[in-house]
Amino acid sequence: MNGDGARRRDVTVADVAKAAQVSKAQAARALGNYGAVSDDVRERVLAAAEALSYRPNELARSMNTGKSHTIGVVVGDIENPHFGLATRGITDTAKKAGYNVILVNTDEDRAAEVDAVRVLLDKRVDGLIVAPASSVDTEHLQEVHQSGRPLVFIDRTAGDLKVETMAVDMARISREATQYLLGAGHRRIAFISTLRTDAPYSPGMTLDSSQIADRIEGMRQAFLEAELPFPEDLVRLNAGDADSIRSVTREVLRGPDQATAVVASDGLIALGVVEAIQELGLSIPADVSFLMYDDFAWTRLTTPPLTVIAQPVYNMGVAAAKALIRQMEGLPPAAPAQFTATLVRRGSVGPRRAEEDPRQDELAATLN
Amino acid sequence: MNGDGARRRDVTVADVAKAAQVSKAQAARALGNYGAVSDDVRERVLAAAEALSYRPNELARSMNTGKSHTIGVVVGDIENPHFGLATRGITDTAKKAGYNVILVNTDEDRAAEVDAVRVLLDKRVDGLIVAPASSVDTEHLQEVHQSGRPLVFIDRTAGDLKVETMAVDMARISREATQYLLGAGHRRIAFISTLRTDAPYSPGMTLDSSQIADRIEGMRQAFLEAELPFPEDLVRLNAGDADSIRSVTREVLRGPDQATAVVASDGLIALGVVEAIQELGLSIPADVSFLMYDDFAWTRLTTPPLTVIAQPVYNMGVAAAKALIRQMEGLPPAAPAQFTATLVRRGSVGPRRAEEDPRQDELAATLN
DNA sequence: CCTAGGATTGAGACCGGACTCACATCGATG
DNA sequence: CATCGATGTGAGTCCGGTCTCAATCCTAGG
Repeated sequence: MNGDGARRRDVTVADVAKAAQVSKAQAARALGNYGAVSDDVRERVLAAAEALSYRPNELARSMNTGKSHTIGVVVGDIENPHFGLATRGITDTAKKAGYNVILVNTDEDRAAEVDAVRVLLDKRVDGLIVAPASSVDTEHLQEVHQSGRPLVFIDRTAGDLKVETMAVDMARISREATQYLLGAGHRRIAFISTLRTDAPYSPGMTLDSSQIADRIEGMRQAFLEAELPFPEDLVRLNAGDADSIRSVTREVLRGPDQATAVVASDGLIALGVVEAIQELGLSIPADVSFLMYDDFAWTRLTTPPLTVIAQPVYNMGVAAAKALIRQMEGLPPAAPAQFTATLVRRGSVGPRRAEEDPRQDELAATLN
Repeated sequence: MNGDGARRRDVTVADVAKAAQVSKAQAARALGNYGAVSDDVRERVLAAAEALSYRPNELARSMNTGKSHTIGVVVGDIENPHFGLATRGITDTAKKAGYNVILVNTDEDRAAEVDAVRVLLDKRVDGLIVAPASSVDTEHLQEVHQSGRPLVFIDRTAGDLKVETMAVDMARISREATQYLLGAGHRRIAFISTLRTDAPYSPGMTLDSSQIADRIEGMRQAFLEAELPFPEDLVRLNAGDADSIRSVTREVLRGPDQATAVVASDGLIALGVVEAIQELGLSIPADVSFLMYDDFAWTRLTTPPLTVIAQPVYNMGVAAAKALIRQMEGLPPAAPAQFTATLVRRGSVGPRRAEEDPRQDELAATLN
């Protein structure tokens, strides 16, 4: 009706009040649905609001209620379907409860994360869900706590902060997966990750990421329990871009003591690794066995379909949002949820390469 | 330093002013970096702010500047890597320019979209980027315009609104892809989409999505130019979940007049279609040719690698954000960008099935 | 008919900054 | 030494709501 494009100023309660011939306070009450308002006044006010197409200014409202009904989400990279799914779980749950989500990407960069948290706090979000880039440097996360706003971690833990965390027991599933590979006869198992570190991997080093640390620890445990030496030289970090993934893959698959199985730490790595394997003319699982984290739909389409570690990412997102909302509304925390990853055995893990295993040699001979 | 967890009230300029022994106005000037402030005062104020660990309340700031430095993004589903990438382009660009992003998912539901836009407007975002779920019902988008806030469309157009739009020329690329398939001898080409409609596809019907409408139009054009009949019966919409994708795929690939090539409208559809094809015991491209929209990395890993239509999604996100920021800052619009999708020929499109093409029969005979 | 107590109502403070305006201050100019 | 423009500075208003508080209205009980 009144689409006068020129005027920029919004319609306010005062305008509505004037139009309805009542005081600002009464109009506010009728619109905000609080306090005592007579039917007559309510009707007049609502009619006026309708006529003027009044819309409340949530900013102003937030200012004196102290609640913005907004939650901040800080993740490494939404482009990664892993986070895409988690974010979806969060936004779905938040929306249902009447909250909005401000999303910030950090590219796994700590400085960006610090900045993101600060900005979100300044915007007065009611709470934060963070996938901490580092489990070591956490002062900025303590700030959140000090600001009195609730915080929940997703996907990873961080330091010694007492914060509800929605994550998978990585050590457990990594141990299970490694046992599976060991059971298939593999002894030289490579682990490739994007995690950025200052130096190449060495046994005692402190890793920034609790996730990766746990995965490596799980592998070590499995080897230990099997009384086999853990091939530390095959743990490869810093595989950031396509090129380095490719060259790392080549390295571990070459030479006399090459890996016979490769574990890819995430979907992105997986793409590079599989491509590199194909380029080397090797086939999965005959020449090299392959296993990756995250059960993306496309892993069923490759030949062979890929064996993966499935994580309940969407549910973790839902749980994170629920836990946060619970905290924001002052409710007691629910029983800590336990998320279990599962090993989905498809076709990319096979017995160790024939030429290195006498029994396999016999088998191969029989088949020929 | 002063981590007194109990007190909830934030530190304000007034507090800083008192601590620095200056007036509120001076403190505000020093902190906000505007107006004239003596060095002495500035130092005292900044020191006090530091000591009290003062943080500005962006909500309050937004209230009287009228700018929230926040942009709203409304997409169908971030879980879909297509939007994941676009969103990444938007957030990257927004962050660089000092803007934050509030993200809302609509699940391609119009009601949800209407609601999302309203909420975002109420939160006083400075501008909106929307991937409109419907190109027909657009009153809520006109509201945006009336509210005086800039709006940019991404991925799709909507109605007759004069809004900058960052999208690919779908009709063109669809025509090109269809010509490619026709050139390979295919005449029965199926097109499968998730688009929800009230009735099955029929030639003259109005489609809610400009994108799908354009794709079908492109196919029709290609057939027309080749003077061949466009197989309208093979245009299948409403393939929402995994089951319906599977059954639709079976339908079009069965019977005497079955399709010899299938075009999947997005990555999700593609997954279901390829699986269904594999289940039917057919092979790509020998029995059925396959082509899909969106060039996801995994399409290179399947056997054969898939022929796809690549869209510059990330760049569209970047451009949308740039255009919006330009508008928000009152700059004149840049030259309208043109985004071109490209047909990436990999291995999933082959000549029409032998038993239906005499020439292919000969060829097959020769090879055997 | 009078009055206590609940329902209504309006004035105005307040949230936390930004910004206007009137009033100093001060070195430099004439 | 008076004058002028350029800072510096503090009081107070405003943004658009929420909310307190005192005043006014009404109606039922005495």
